[in-house]
Amino acid sequence: MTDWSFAVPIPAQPPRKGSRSLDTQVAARLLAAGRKAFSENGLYATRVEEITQLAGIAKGTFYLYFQSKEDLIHAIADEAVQELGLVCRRAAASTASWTERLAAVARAHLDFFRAHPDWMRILHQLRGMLKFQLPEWQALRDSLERHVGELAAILGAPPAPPKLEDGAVGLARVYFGAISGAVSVWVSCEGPGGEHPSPESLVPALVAFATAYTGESTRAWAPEEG
Amino acid sequence: MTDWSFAVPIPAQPPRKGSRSLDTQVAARLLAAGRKAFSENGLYATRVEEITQLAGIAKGTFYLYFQSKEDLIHAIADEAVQELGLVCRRAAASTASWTERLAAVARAHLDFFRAHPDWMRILHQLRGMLKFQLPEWQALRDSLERHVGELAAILGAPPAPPKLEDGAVGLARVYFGAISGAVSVWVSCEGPGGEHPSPESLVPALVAFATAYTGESTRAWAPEEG
Amino acid sequence: MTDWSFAVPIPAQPPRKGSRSLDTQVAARLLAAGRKAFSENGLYATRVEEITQLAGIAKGTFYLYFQSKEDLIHAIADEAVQELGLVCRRAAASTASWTERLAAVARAHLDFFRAHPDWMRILHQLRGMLKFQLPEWQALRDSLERHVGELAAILGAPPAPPKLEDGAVGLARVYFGAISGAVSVWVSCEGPGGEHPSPESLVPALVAFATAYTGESTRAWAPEEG
Amino acid sequence: MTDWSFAVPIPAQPPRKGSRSLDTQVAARLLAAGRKAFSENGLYATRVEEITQLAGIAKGTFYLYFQSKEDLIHAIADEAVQELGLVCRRAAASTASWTERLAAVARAHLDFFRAHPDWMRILHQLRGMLKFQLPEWQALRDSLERHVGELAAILGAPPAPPKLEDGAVGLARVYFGAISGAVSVWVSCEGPGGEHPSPESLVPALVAFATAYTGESTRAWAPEEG
DNA sequence: TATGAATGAGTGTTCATTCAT
DNA sequence: AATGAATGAACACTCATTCAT
Repeated sequence: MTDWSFAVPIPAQPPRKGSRSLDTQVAARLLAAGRKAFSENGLYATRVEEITQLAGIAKGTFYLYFQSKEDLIHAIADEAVQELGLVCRRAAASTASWTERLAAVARAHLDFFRAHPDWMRILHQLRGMLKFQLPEWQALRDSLERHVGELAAILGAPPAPPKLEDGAVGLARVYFGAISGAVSVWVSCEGPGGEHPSPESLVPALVAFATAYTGESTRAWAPEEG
Repeated sequence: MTDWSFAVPIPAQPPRKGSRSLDTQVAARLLAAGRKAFSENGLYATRVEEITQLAGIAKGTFYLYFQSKEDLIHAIADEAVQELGLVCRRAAASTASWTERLAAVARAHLDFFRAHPDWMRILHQLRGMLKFQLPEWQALRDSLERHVGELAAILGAPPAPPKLEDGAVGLARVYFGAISGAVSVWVSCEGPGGEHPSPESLVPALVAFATAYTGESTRAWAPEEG
Repeated sequence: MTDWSFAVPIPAQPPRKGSRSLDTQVAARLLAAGRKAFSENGLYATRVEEITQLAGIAKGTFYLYFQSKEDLIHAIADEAVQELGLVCRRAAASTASWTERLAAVARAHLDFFRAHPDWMRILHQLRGMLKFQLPEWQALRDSLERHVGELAAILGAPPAPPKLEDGAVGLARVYFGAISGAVSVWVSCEGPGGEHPSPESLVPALVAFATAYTGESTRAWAPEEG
Repeated sequence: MTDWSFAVPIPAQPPRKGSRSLDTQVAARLLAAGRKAFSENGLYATRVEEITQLAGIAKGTFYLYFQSKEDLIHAIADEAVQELGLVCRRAAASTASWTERLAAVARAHLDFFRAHPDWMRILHQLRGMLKFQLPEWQALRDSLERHVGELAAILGAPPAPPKLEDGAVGLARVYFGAISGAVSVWVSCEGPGGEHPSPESLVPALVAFATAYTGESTRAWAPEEG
């Protein structure tokens, strides 16, 4: 039983400029309302006023807690990534072998996305937009990068295969991408002809992906499964 | 050599209202300009006028060829998906085994994304936005669905493993998602610590993913590779 | 030594509604902060919160002492005009001839503006805005009018030239305008090609202006015309 | 009869960015509407929409002709200053002596302000705001400076008194300030007790001011002092 | 009295789309 | 068909003022 928490110190978020320790309740309501609105209508289509109405506060109050609409998006993404990192670390902590850990991480993601479809939708959207060098999105990119960093720390820690070496970040990126991508069908392709894939079938497949990617023969994992 | 085209009849695109079969050259220029602009600045940040300027035509002319900005996005996505389907069918046509075909499809995607980073960026963005039930995006969802349908036809055709049965669509979705996701790091995570993953390492990993997902032991594929 | 104070009874300011004779210290701090902020950033660009921060009090407290931002502006202008009237009366008191008095008044203005550039900037701004019939500025207009009234009393008192008669107010207006205008270059036209004009050169010129305006020694100029 | 026009080449105004030679009529309507609105309600209190309504066009059209509200203010000020410079040069052209020229310039200003009270009000307001270093007003400062430069060229040209030398700019500033200031009572101090001062009385006074300021005939005043 | 969180009307500007020419 | 000027709805954000504590 390993404790990974030391490995990935939760970065002390610099306190959001706008929020000088105002009513935490209101900030939370705003965060929740933003989650709901952004995940339902998209980042762009959601209006600040919708959010404040959902939160039951006045429009101007919004700016007491967040510097801008984008700042709220950032905060929500941070929150999501923070929580996602937490469950990953927790899940990874109780694993004995590397493949077990790969599986734990994949399952943690799957469970997280299933439990928090709103966060998932927001994260997905963000991933789609991050490809643009628009400077205003840099902070968002950082959030996602931080998560990949956490993943790399988890996956690269012993007993990781020696050949992984410092390719851990590369693996983390590809793994996170594949998990997110595979899961994205849960939401974007509703409709007949395809039920949501179960974690039970997805986890082994993702583990197979990761082991194959790192060059570890899949046999290293398959036997343990049996 | 198998011809898959029958399997996925390219649906006769309902003639775009705006385009009364005008000068094809102009439409093509618009499509190209849109690809460039959308992929560089994002779907939302790109203004219709940027596109028309890039295309060297007047702003108003745009609406002679496309009903709306969204319509152009749709057309570009269609074009991309059409082309992507084509290369997949071609690649799959010359394969003998199923795993070979899985590899061919994965490689076709990878090559396509590498050759057309602009289309890739646009498709990624779309995937991120499709999760919203906003009715105006339904048409876009359809484009992507069509591609998944093609993939399902390709992957489900003999000699697919019998257990695949009509799970082909589910596999196609997850496979397409994983490929797209794994590849997304090419663009969103620039910087040190992770070079672009090579198709050489990604293709086997993706094949491993798909075989594991369908329950086929990866051994079924690994030996053939040797 | 003449006492002009009787001529211009300092009108008992109608007690500011907001100020229920609260802590005088706070009111003074607010007045000082307003002077500083308004003169540095302009009447419009200055925010109430800047002022309260400068004054070291809470935003809401402001409204315990002043009815509105405009009310503070009014109070500051009153203060300035009051003080300006005082120095003018003092300076004029010790003059023997009318031209001496003209000079004394001009010099008093010049000294005042030099000593209190913040008040000068505020007064200048106000003069620029008073030309609009917006009713909310009426009170401000009154402040300036009061000053002109004082000036008229000073300049019209013996030994003023007989021909001045009740044209004193007209002269006061024009004189005050010319002084203010001539002095305005001290602030608005920084830069090479013109150092600040010295009171030594300005005072005689202003006296010449006033005497010529009242018809005194217009001959000094008229002959040259011929 | 001297032609000053060569001395102050009208600076080719860099074409306003927003206006790519669009309908001149509309631009003129906007300029006129802005003049009216700004001069009636003040620069700040006037809303863009008021202006477009006055001009009879849609709000968005405004931005086809001007980059911003501030840009329109700038354009109006430029226009005014341009015209003011023109009348000054014309008036000065037909003068034989220096004092005659001083008188001509003063009278030109007075006539101009009387004929164009709207421009005057706007210019006055601007002068009141120029004292702030807010960078967004720099361009406005330049307009006014340009006018002072013209004035300096006119007043400094022969037969200016030799002692004037390069103090022409200093004189121009103070003279312009005094003229503007003296005239400002026309508008800010409406009401009983003071009719508008006539140019007939103001012009000689201003000339006396200028000659005294430059040291010419200060004797005319000094003796009286004794 | 003092506080500072809450309010919400108000505004400059953008931009997809239309339409007269 | 092509143009590009005109349109106006939409929206993020500000800030003077209020009010519960």
